[in-house]
Amino acid sequence: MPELPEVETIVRSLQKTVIGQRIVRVVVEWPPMVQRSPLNVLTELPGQRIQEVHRRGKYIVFSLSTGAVLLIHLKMSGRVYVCAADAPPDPYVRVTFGLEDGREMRFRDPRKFGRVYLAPDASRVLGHLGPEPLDEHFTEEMFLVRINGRRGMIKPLLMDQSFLAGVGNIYADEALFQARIRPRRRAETLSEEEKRALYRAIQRVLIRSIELNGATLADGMYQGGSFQNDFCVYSREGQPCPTCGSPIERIKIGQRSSYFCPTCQT
DNA sequence: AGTTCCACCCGCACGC
DNA sequence: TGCGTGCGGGTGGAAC
Repeated sequence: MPELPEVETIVRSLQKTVIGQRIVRVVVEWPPMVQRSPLNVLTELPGQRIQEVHRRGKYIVFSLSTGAVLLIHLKMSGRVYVCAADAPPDPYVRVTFGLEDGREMRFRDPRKFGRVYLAPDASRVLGHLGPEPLDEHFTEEMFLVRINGRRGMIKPLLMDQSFLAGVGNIYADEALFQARIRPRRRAETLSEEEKRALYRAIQRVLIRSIELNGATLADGMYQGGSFQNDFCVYSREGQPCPTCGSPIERIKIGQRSSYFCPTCQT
């Protein structure tokens, strides 16, 4: 379920429930999910205390008492929740973190695409990520510098995590709609005005979604958000554009669906 | 030489 | 039953 707003929502929840807790037990049901790290999740994680939880791109980052970090990427279908240890068993839980107060933090992931890392420092895993789109230091001018000189289709560029961290399929489509740019447009053909509009659209869309706790999608992996009600184009093939009424079109870019208004977006 | 592009892959659920 | 689809992203190789 994760793009930036959904991960942000989960992180805010975890900040209220697991900070200060010591991890006393780790059970891995799906070993391939635990990526080879310099530190061993099973032997080196128990006993460590969770000091901070934050988000970087689409990763959840737990800062631990030894200075090491526990990193979780939810990929397509992952979810992290905290419950009592005697809560009903969940067949899709792949990794269980037992907490000292008796609760459990569970990593649930039907599709098994998610990943867990334990590393001495976050940069080993996060080093390739581009800037945070909502970081106050990431200004419009910095975005212009970053996009100038790039070529190729704009949508894959927005979803490139080394270009910008946290934007995925939904928010790329919604931001391009707001900026009135077609997803197949090439970055080198964008005017400066379009680039500036795109920067502002990305921020507007992400901020609005975070306000609404992200988006709940039809497949139901993630619940609680309501940004899906604000979708202008995503998942709206054939439905009228909220601006002009034209039917929204769907095309494939890089094996993924892209939605846009053929009238509003050029 | 470094980018960019593109098909394919990874488990699984769901809808038609 | 079978096929298409999917809130991610890495890979390897071809094309620029």
